[in-house]
Amino acid sequence: MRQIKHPTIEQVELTDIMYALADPTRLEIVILLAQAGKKLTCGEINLNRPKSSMSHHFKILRSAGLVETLIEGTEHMNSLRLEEVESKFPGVLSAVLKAATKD
Amino acid sequence: MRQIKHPTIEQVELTDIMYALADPTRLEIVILLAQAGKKLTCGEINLNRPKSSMSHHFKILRSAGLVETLIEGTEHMNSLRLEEVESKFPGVLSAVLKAATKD
DNA sequence: TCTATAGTTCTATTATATTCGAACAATAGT
DNA sequence: ACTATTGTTCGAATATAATAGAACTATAGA
Repeated sequence: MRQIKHPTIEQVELTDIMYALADPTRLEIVILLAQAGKKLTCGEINLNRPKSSMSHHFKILRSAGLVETLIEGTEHMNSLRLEEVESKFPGVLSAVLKAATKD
Repeated sequence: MRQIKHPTIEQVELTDIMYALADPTRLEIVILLAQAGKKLTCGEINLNRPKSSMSHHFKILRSAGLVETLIEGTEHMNSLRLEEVESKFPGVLSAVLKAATKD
């Protein structure tokens, strides 16, 4: 069961995170993962876009260090790397999540 | 003395701010303004780039609601809209600034 | 082995951003 | 009025990103 490679938290740059969160679709994915508080498959995050588009956004979220994807069978289980990101960039992701969900 | 138009803080979107801060040059400008703690002219923010490039980045920072530019004579005095941005998106900009300057 | 499912990768298209020289605009000083 | 200074705007080249259909991969189950 080959797994996807992720960057270590040390390798993650702040501007990567900013860039990843600057796209409304990706911010929405991050919000849904945060609100779910558990692993979600790509299919459970339905934003009415083709699979290839969603896959593209997940790839960017992964390379930014925001999302971890574990392969379980045919499904890809996604979760937010909240604690890790918070420990490297304290307050950044949590403040963005609060700001994005406060309405 | 005609002044530049800025968005009100209500008009500013979170993704605009994320987008503006995702560019290393613009993040650097924001950091310099924060560290200066006072108004700086474009010329004082020397990142070794042509005027037209810097002007472009300032325009994006302004439209994102991050920077206010007041024209005084031939100079354009720039300042961070830190308090306003903090009040609309608490913790976001301050956390980014801390994360970006902590090394 | 055949089929269905879940996502990725490939490829091309289109859209958006960055960069920067050159021309321009506004002001200040002489 | 002329000149220098400061920064913007224009325009064009280049680079990067978003979108999505089609082909592909990997696993699970019958």
